[in-house]
Amino acid sequence: MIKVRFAPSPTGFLHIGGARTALFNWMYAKSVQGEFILRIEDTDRQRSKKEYEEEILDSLAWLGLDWDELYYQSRRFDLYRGHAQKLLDEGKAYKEGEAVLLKMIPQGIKVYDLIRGEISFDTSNFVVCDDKGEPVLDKDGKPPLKDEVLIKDDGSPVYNFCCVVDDALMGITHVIRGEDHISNTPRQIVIYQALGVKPPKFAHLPLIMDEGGGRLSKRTGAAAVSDYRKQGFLPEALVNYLMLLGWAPGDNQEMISLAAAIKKFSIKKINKAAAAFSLDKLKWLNSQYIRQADTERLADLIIPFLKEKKYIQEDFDRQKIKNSVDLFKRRMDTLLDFLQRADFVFIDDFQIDPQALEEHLSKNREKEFRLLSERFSKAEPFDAATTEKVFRELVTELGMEASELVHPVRVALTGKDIGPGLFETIVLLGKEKTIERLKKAFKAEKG
RNA sequence: GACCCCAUCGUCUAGCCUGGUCUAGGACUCGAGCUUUUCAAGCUCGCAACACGGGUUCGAAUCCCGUUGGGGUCGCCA
Repeated sequence: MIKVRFAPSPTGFLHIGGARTALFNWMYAKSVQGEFILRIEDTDRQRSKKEYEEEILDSLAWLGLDWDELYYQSRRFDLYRGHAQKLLDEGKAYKEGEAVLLKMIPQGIKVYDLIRGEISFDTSNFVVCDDKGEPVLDKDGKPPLKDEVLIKDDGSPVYNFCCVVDDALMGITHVIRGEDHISNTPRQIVIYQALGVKPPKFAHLPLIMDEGGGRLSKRTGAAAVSDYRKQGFLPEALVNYLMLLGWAPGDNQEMISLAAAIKKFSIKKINKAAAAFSLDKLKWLNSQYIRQADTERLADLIIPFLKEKKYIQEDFDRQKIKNSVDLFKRRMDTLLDFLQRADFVFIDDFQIDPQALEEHLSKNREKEFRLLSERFSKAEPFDAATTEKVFRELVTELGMEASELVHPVRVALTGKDIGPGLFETIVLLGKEKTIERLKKAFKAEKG
């Protein structure tokens, strides 16, 4: 049975890079009917926070990455200490104060990485260094090898030790993690040797860089999964985007579901080079998923945003929201876009774009607007076909081009010169609101 | 600095393992056009890459070496 794990440390939110690591682990597990284990690495009691832990679990669940088992390292300290004691008893480790250290001996270590192939190290290079990274020389003028700390002075176990003990005890067969862990690998292998356990297979994923090619950080944009959620991204879009960073389903396919992806997934096909995160492409994928999403679901996702913005209260009209969503579905990159573009559906005191005002409402349209209001008030039924017919008849009577009136009316009704078809918009607003806004517009013009 | 990893359009990538079918394919972005009441969508077209230098070979994006560039690690953090 193949067993993999994702082992986040709850010292921060689930990062986009962490999410991708979790995703690849999950996809690999599913692709071979293996198990995906979640292990919270909270050995640093100072920095680990319950809120981060909850956020990580939450984000993973939101992305659809479910786990088979959940462990907390903070509850396994006795286990780690027990294994340290065993190494002590066997004479493989030694004590220094309360700390337990493993003696590092010079040796070449070869790791066969599933993504990169063979990587070799020489523990002779693992020497004691000062703050500047310069080797510290002993009396003979040689830098001594740095022994591996297993248990700290305060009795708490060190990451590399916990990691190895857990991976061994949990029967992890494949360690799939970020490239930043490559240099931990030989040290961990030394611990496996001491423990007398065969190391698992390793696969080191390339890192995700920011758009400029630098390190992905909060400064260069949202880096936490929960931020993307708040910004109106759909989980399937984020997951799809993340899997495309370093892997491709083949056949020039861009959009792919998790279910379809696990059928095509293979560790061997993962790229070696780091990938830069592109918000543009994520947005494009998101717009594609929004477009094909079920309107009911989109409405459910948008309602909290509308409430937060105070655009709707508890007694909202769900049908109206669904109608608006249908109209804007093809015009959104993120759910947040809806709030801006469809604001006029929910509020009367929407901002009028100054440029649109200047361009389309600077001429006096009082006569046209009044006539249109009168015709609209008699229009029955008040649907797109009828309102368009009424509108076009009036325009013809007045000897105008349709566009001469279309744009001013749109600006009067929505405050914008862009948006869905005018007649669909009019129907969405309803007869009463349409007429009210037309009247308000020419009154405003007078004043 | 030492050690390790990496290198195809601006970005994500296909191709590389198993050299020829690659005048290097797709996607995002950008530009043009069509369509159109605006925007978006859609459709069509376009710009744009094998980092460099040596080998190996009849032949290299594909294999080898070097250079350059980028990244990672160097904590009794994880």
